[in-house]
Amino acid sequence: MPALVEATRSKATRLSDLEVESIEMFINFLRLLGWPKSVGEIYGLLFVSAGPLAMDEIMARTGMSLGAASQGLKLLREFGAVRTVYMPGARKDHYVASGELSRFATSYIEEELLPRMRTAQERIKRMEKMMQSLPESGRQLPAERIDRLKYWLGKGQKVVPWLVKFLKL
Amino acid sequence: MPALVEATRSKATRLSDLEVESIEMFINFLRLLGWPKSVGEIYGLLFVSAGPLAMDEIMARTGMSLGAASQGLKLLREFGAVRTVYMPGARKDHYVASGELSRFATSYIEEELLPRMRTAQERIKRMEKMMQSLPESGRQLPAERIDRLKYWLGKGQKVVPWLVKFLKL
DNA sequence: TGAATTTTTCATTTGTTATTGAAAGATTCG
DNA sequence: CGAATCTTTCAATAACAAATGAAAAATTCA
Repeated sequence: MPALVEATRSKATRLSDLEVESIEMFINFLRLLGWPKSVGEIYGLLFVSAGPLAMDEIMARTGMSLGAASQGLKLLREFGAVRTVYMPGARKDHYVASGELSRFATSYIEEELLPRMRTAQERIKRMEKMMQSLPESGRQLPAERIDRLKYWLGKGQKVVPWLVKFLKL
Repeated sequence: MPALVEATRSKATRLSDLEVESIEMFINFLRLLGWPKSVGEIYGLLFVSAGPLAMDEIMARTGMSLGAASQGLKLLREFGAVRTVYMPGARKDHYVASGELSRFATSYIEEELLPRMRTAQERIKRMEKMMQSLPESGRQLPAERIDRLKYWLGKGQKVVPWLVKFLKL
C-alpha cells in the first residue's frame, strides 16, 4: 500500500459501523449545545462500548490527539456525562458513558439558558426606566416592544422548570 | 481629540442606552441559536426602534459593513423575524422587527432540532440491526444503551410538539 | 432608455474556536 | 524513594466562521 494512503487511513480504522453511527449522532446533537466535535466523538464511542475504555484506547480508536482526549474527558466528567470505573489491577483510568442523556439538556438549560434569562430580566427593568426619558412622540413602539419582551420572558420562565421536570422524570 | 480615539469611536456613536441594552440582549440570545453577532445587532436595534429603518441607517448606527447588513437582513427576512414596510416616497427598503419572538424558538426547533431527531431515529433503526451481528458476550451493554436512546428520543418527540404549541399560544 | 441609486454577492481578510503534541505534573508500583 | 506510567496543561497551529468592501446585479426615477 502506498505510504500516503496508509497514512490517511492510519488513524481511526478500528471503529465498527455501530460506533460510527453513535459517534455521528452525538457529534450532531452536542454541536447544538456548542460542544466541539471531539467531545461528541468520545461520548459517542463510549456510549455503545461493550465495556469501559481507557484514554489511550479512545485516542487510538478515534484518531484524536492526546490533548483533545484529555480535555474532552475532563469536560464530560465535569458535566457528569462520563465517569471513571474501578478496574482491578489497571493503572489507567477507565471511562464509561452515563446513560442519563437528560443531563445534556438540563446542563444546557442551567448553564446557558437560565443565566441569559436572568440577565434579560435585569435589562428589561433598566429599559423600562430608560423609556421614560424618551420623547413622547417616539415612545409608543419601543414601549410595546418592551412589554412583548416581558411577556415572552415570562413564558420562558414558566416553561423552563416544567421542561426540566419532564426531562428528569 | 486624537485621531486614534476618534477612529475607535467613529463608527457607532449614535446608539442610545436603550438600543445598546436591546442589542446586547439579542446578541446573547441569538448566539444560543448559532446566529452571528451582526444578526443580533440588527434585530436588537430594530426591536426598540421608534420606526422603520433603512439598511444604511442600520449600518451607520451599528457601524457594521454593507455586506453584513445585507446578509443579516436577508437572513432575518427569511426567518420572518423582520419585514419591509411601505414608506411613501422612499426609495430604500425600510425594515421593522416582528414582535413574534417565538419565531426564533420555533424555527430553531424546526430547522435544527427536528431534522436531527429524524436522522437519529433512522440511525437507531440501523444500530439495532447492527447489534445482531455483535458477539453475544459484548452485546448486553450496547443493547441497553440503544434502548435508552430510543427512550430519550421518544421523550423528545413527545415534548417538542407540546413546546411548539405552548410557544405559539 | 439610461443614469443614479440601492441591494446582493462573493473573494478576501479578519477573528474565533478547536486541535495538536511537547513539556510539565501527577500518580503508581516495585 | 525513584523510575515508569499516565494525565493535564498550554503555546502553537490548523480549521472554521464571520465581516469586509469592491464589483456585479437589480431597481427606481426622470
